[in-house]
Order: sequence, then C-alpha cells, then structure tokens
Amino acid sequence: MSTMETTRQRLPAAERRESILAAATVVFGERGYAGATTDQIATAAGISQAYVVRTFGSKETLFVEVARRAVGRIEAAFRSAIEADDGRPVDQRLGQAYLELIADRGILLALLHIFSLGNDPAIGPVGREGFLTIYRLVRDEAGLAPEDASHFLAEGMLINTVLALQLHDCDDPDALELVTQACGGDLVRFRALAAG
Amino acid sequence: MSTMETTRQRLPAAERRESILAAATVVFGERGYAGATTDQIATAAGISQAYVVRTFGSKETLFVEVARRAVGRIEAAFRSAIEADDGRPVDQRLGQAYLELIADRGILLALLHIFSLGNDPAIGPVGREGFLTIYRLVRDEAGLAPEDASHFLAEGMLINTVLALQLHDCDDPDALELVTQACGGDLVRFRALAAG
DNA sequence: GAAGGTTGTTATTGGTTGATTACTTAAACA
DNA sequence: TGTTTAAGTAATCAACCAATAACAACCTTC
Repeated sequence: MSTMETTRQRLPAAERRESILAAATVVFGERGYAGATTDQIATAAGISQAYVVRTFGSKETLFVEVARRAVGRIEAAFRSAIEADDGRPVDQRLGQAYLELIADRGILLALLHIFSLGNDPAIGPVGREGFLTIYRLVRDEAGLAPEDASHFLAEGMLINTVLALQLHDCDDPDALELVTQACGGDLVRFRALAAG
Repeated sequence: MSTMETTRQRLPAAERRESILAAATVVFGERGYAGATTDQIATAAGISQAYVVRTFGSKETLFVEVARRAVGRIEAAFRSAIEADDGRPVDQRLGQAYLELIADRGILLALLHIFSLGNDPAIGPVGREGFLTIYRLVRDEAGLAPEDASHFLAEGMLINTVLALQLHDCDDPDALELVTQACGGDLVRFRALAAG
C-alpha cells in the first residue's frame, strides 16, 4: 500500500547509525551542542526522538561520536591530499582539501562547536585530542614546519568562522572581500561548495 | 548586625547592569549561549535569577548586549594600539593588544560563541556586523592590506580556539608548541594572561 | 517621619527536553 | 507458516529553565 508515504524503510542498525550521525552533524553544526535537540536530529534523520537516544545512549555520547567522525573526515581528506602529489606545494593541496570539506554539510561547523566546548568535562578532551591530531598530521605527515602548520590551522579557523557567520552570502562588499581572502581567491567556488 | 554575611550591597541600576554584563560574559564564554543559564549568570553576579532576566528583558537581549560590548572592547583595544605608535609595525601592536584581551576574562571566549551562531536569526546579524566592524577597523584604520587583515583575523581565530580548548594548560608538548606559535612565541605570557 | 520610587527577592508556572518504558511491526529463519 | 529477533514508535516522566508576578527592604526627600 502506501500511496504517497514512502514506505517506512527499515534499515540495519549499522546503516541507521550512519544516517543518524549524518543528520546529527548537520543539526549540531547549525545549533551547537546545547542548542540542538535530539528531536530536531530525529526529524532530520526521519525517525523518532526516542530511537535517536536509544541508539547512542545519550545526546552527549552522540555528540562525541559526531566529533570523532568529523576529525576522522578531516584526517582522511588531508592524508589523501598529502598522497596525491600533483606538483603543487603540500599546503596548497591541504588548503584545497579543507575547502572541499565545506560541501560535506556540517562537518566544519560541527568542528567549530566542538572546539568551543573545551571547558566541558566530557567533550573538552575529545576536542583537544582531535585538534592536536590534526596539528600533528599537518606537521609530521605533511612535513610543515611548526610555524607553517600553525598558520595553516589559523586559516582553517578563519574559514570556519566565516562559514558559521554566513558571510559568504552577504551583500556587503567588505564581507565578500574578506571571504575571498579567506578562501584563497575563489569566492565563486566557496559559495558553490557552501550552497551544496 | 550581619556578623558574617557581607551586607547585601545595593547598587545603582547602571552599576548593576555592568556587573551582570561582566558575569554574563564569563558564563557565556564558558558554556555558550544555549548552554549557559540565567541562573548561573545570576549566581556569578551574586544576585537572583529573576533580577537578571528583568534587568535585560530576556536572555537573548542580554547575550546581544554582551556581544556588542565584546566587540566594543576589541575596537577600543585596537584603536588604542593604532594610536600608540612605538615604532613597531602596526600588526605587531594589534597582535599584542589582542593577546592582552585574554586577561579580560571571557571576552574572547564569548566572541567565539557569538561567531558560531551565525545561523540564529537574532544573534547572527550582530555577529556578522561585529566581525565586519573589526575587519574594517584593521583594514582601514590600521591600514592593513586585505590579505594582511585577513591573516591577522585568522591568527586571532586560532588564538580563540586554542584558548577555548585550554591547550595552554595542557601537558602535551605538541600542544605547547602550537600555543607558542599561536601567541607569537611568548608562551609564558599567554599562560599568565589566561590564568589572570 | 511618612511617601514614593528604586533595588532586589521568593514563589510559581508553562514550556522544553533528554531519557525510560512498554508496546508494535517488519524481516529472517526454521 | 509460525516463531524468533531486530527495528522502531507512542506515551510518559522528571528535571530544568526562562519568564512573570507579587511582595519586601532600602533610600531619598520633603
């Protein structure tokens, strides 16, 4: 039956987990940890609020898992950029890889919120470890000097901020100039990625 | 009377407002907008929860006021640094001024949370306007080229992140190396300001 | 020294929200 | 086909929280 209802699809637990994690990344990215509700995440994932909580045990556990995934995605993207040597300097390849993560809706925004919760006893350690993991990756595996690695992370934090503030679809010419600087010149591409 | 109780001090409305704003800056800086409660702010300010709300009308109004104040403090610090020409390049003076704002407990952390709420219909515009105000100040009044202004803001965002993550009182040697880079070399000073 | 405005509190409430419980229904399988 | 197992929901609860209201103490000023 189900004339118009998309027949309520049952998924194996593993797939459902992924689907919830994806939805949670977006919602946490938009509203932050405290600002997001498990019900909003459930709606985004197309299931009931109770099931979100039961699948991960608690909102906090879910957020920590989202955080770990987000860091993992960055690692994967950077490793891939390091391996794919196309002649350009490595920091340029890393920068492009980072920018392309904008398209993965919510990851960079979720990351921003994770990093802002260093004070939290449960989430703080995860954020610290994640940030250091990325720093070490950029320094040791990409081979950037500490100073260059630090600059690179700084540019990344500016991109996160600009993205969170949504300066990229702002009319203001100064906003556009700033976004253009932050993304290394290609404003059009930045906007396209952010529009997703 | 009042053998041990510090006799409940009455303040003129204007002073009380400032006191609440100061407390709110710290609490919002630690927990974010959604994560902080008006009761925590009230406790920090030494008054009742109801009075906090009644003084500002709503939690949101209070946060917006905190945001405006935080941006204002940055502006003031930067203008002061621009005027006080001691022979060093202006971006160096600006950097030092920014670092010294760490001691003003909560301002930079509150700023980080403000910037992460670009999606919020009430707070987003305030964050965008504040960020652009600072960009214009650094570009037009300090005279930095767009590229340099952007780099400067990026370094600032890294400082905010490192501060929020509390990497500065971390044992990890990589954390210390990163913080040292972020603060331009003087880790000891950074730590002292953060401990403040 | 009372009147009136100002500073503040206690009590309360309506709305959320994360979590739990008990119950359903679809698929796998013998 | 009937039974078991896994996937998912509806209903509910206790805790929390921002906001309101009604009231109390303080200070000034005439």
